[in-house]
Amino acid sequence: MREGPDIALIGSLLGEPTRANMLMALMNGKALTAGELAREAGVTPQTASSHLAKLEAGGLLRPLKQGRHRYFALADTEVADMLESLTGLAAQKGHMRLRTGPKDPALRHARLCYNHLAGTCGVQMLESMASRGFLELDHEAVALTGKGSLFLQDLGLDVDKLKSANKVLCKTCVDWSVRRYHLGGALGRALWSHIDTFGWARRDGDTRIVMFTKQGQKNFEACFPSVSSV
Amino acid sequence: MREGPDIALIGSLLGEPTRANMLMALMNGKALTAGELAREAGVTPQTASSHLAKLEAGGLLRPLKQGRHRYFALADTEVADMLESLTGLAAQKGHMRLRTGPKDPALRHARLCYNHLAGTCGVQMLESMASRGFLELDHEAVALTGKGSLFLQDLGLDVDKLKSANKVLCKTCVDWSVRRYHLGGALGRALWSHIDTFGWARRDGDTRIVMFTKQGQKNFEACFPSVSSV
DNA sequence: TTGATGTTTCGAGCTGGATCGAAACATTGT
DNA sequence: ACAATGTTTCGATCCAGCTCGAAACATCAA
Repeated sequence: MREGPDIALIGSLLGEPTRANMLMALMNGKALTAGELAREAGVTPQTASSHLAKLEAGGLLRPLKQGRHRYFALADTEVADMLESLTGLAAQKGHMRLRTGPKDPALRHARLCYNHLAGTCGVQMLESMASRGFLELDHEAVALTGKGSLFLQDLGLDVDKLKSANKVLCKTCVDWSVRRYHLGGALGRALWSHIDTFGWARRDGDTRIVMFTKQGQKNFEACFPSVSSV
Repeated sequence: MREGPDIALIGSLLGEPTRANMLMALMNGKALTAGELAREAGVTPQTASSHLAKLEAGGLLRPLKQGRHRYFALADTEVADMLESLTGLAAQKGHMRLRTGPKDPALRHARLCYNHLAGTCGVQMLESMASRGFLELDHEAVALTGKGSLFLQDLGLDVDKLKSANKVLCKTCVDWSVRRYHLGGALGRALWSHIDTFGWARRDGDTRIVMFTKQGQKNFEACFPSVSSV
């Protein structure tokens, strides 16, 4: 009651639906302007401004002034991780915003978790690599094997560079839609970047939803074949 | 804005200082009665009752009726993990409840993180084991080595049983006091249980603070020698 | 049964904070 | 210079929800 960090402050920031909506809108990794966030959350620009100021003061957002716009992004990956883990807990406890809407299936299929792939596709990617011995998976611990390094190099990724950067390479991330794990960390980022730059898929507007092209889905399946089809 | 789990609900539960205090009080792993929680949070029993009902409805608490008392505990380890990770983020962002009070040093030295050891001692335990090759540590991934299994068996732990239970064996947990990791998971639990049953340390009243006995601290140092002293 | 203790329900009061209109401020383009 | 657009500040309104007193309910110990 008297010592330690104050979680209530961050909690109250997350507890306001308008602010929660803004934060979730930023989970696709793109920075948005104050106005866009206002529209996203369904409030007037004035109201949004006050909320954004609070989120910034609380250290959850990083503002970026650009001309007459002010862009906001999540402050760092820690914040994104916290949001995703809270999302997971909320899903586990059955706290849903609405009954599964029309967009829900698409969201379950493939979406961005800040900067890496989540949803059924994300889970499939992790499990496919694990089943072929490219990743060593033990509950929620995951590591890249030598065989995996070769596989990624064939794909055209600069594995050495990924390893040398002192960020976490592999990391599991609880997927709230499926109740399993997908791949985060530097490798998760790199793989999404691969999918993006090769045009296998693209973001659906400004949402977190990821839409695969017909050919892209084919390529993805060839690269990360579904385990269950074994 | 329209789809996905609702983090605002959980956020609002955490955002109320009274409720946050109650949750933090439960982080020592013990179940507390409604009255104790009321005192802990500094509100009347009526107020506490209403908060506890909300926390229970939100799935964060698990009630346990016993005679005319009602005990409350955190619902599951997921909740505890979420709280500790939020605590970490709050610490990182510099959100402290008060300026470092008198109990703070003790809390930094050794405390319970739900059911395993945290604080300087917890960090030391992890790093000591890692430096001697008992644990393989890669950023935030951690795994028990064969050598480590032997070490634990010498200590008297039933490693096979720990492994066979399908809970996560090893897991890093960000320590907010020191900015490093300590050991969670089934092994973290087992090690605290060891320290507890052998009387090396005991909880300070109902707080999360862990007080080592003089002899206990000695035994601990012998078992998990500080890495920096190498 | 009676009294003591722990917990919850009900009702009423109060306040922090979300909201928006109006207006000021900032930046860009013409 | 002026107008157009994006953002913030100020002020006023309004409401969800925190709070506690009073009283009911539950359990235990005589």
